[in-house]
Order: sequence, then C-alpha cells, then structure tokens
Amino acid sequence: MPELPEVEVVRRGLETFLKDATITRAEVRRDSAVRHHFSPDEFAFLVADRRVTAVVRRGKFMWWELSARDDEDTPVALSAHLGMSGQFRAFDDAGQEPHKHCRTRFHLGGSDAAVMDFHDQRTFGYLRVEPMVPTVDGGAAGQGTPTAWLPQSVAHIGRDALDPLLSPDAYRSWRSSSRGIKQVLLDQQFISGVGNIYADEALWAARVHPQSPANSLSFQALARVFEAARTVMAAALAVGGTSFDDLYVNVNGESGYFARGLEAYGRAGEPCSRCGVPLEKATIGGRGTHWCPRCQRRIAR
DNA sequence: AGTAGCACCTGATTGC
DNA sequence: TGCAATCAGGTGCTAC
Repeated sequence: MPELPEVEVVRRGLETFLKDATITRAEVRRDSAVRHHFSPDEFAFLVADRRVTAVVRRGKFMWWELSARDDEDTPVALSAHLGMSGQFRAFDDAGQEPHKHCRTRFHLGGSDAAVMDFHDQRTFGYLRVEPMVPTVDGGAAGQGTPTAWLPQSVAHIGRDALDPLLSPDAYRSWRSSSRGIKQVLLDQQFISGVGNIYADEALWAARVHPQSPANSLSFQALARVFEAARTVMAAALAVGGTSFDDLYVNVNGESGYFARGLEAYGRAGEPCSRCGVPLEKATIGGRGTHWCPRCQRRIAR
C-alpha cells in the first residue's frame, strides 16, 4: 500500500503485532526481497532472535527498530519498503502454507500472531537490516529540529507531510526547482509521503496545474499545494487509506475507503466536481496524471 | 548540479 | 481462443 496514509495503516497494524515481540526466525522465499544483502542466509542470521522495540515510519519508508546484540555499538533497524504492491499479513497458524506472493515469512514469539508474512506481487518492495545513523534536517524541511536517528538508506528522505516537526513553510524549498510542481511533490527529499494519487489530488484541490514549473509559482500557490497535500492525506488516513483492489490491504487483509473520496485520480473524462468540465489525463514524467483543464491552468516558464 | 529517462518485476486488462 | 501490447499507487541509478 504505497503512499503515506496506506503505509501508516500498515505501521499501526504491525505495531500491535510486533512491538515487544521476538522474531524467532525469518524464512526468505524470494531472494530479491532481501537484495541488498549478500545472501538470504545473511538476512535471516541478522534478524533471528531479535526483539522489535518500535515500528517507525517516515513518508513511505518504514522500519522496525531491533534489540541490540552484544557486539553492536550502533542501533540496528529492519527497513521495510512496500514498493508498488507490498503488504504485511498476520496469521495465527504457522502451519498454514504461505500465499503465492509471500516473499518472506517472519516467525514470531510473544505476539498475538504466529507469523507475519511479507507479500509483494511486483517485487519492488524490500526488507533490509542496516545501521541507524544520526541526521540533522537541513534546508526548509525541518530547520532547527532535533537530530533524528534514521536507517542509513532513509537518511536522505525529508520529513513527511504529517510530521509535526515538518517546518510550516517547507514548501519554500520547492522554489529551488524548475521541474513541474508534480515532479517536485513526488521528490521524497523535499517533503516525503506524497505519491502519484495524492499528488494529483493535492494539485486539484489547490487548483494548480501539475506541469507548472515549481519556480514559476507564487508562494501563495505553493502554500495551497502544501496544505492540500497534508489535508488530503490526513483525510485518507482517517478512513483507512485508498485501495482499488485486494493488492492494497492492512495486516488483517482489510481495504481502505478513500477511493470514493478521490476527486481527480482515475476520473479522466468525468466532470470536475467544482466546474463540470471533463477531467483530462496524460502521462507526465512517466506517471498517469489527472487534472481539470479549467480549474488548473498551466503557467508557462 | 540538476534533470530526464530508464530499469527493476508480475499480473490483470485491452486490443487485434 | 491466443497472444502481444499496455498499464499499474515507487525508487534509484545512469547519462545528459
């Protein structure tokens, strides 16, 4: 479940099953799920008999903080990215045959679940054990905020749209780019968590054309996009996220309900709910992009 | 340095 | 019915 609200739904589910539980054993069923490691055996060795002390998220990146071993002097985390189709599913019966798309099975102790399976049809997701590193936010995304410990591979990711420590004028950093505003919204180094669906939704709500160069927009327009992104993601989280099919579900296999709240994404040809003009769709930067040609006028450079 | 383009995958759907 | 083309919600590497 790829964007911030969906990942947060998963994080909450994982927290209830994994916090203070022990990973007794990991069974890697598809090597590429742990492709950053030398081998699946190495991954399995690194997670075995560890306790999960916290389940944390920044944007679409999530990690499980793990209890330290005697020979380790820095904190270690299991980073889990869902990619396009990753899911975690909890099951009571460890004897149950894993699903076809199960890429890794975690056997648990001290949990209400016997196993936690990582499913991933398209295999863009991954699991990775790595050290945590101290980071200090630079730029407008988090001026003056405290040091955050992040997994090494997450160190370059900006604070996310629902992070209380995100600077209220972080959108000012968007003006440094000449790319279209949608590309900048999708750039996880500025403000993280926004993906293709919510980028289109935020731009529709803010009445800004996705291809308007970020450095051509007024601060007022950028502020509208920023606020719209936070609002739409909070609203989606409140109803359990967006899902169109069973590819995107929480740890109990349930779907979210925000699909019915979408105003732009997936509505090409349908009337704009503000002005009635049919919405348009085009491929921009390789991603399907939806907008209202009347409400969202493109600004030239 | 900043940006565009492509690669990484599987499976469902569409069109001939 | 069969098969190829297209499309899908993400990220990171490479080449301009």
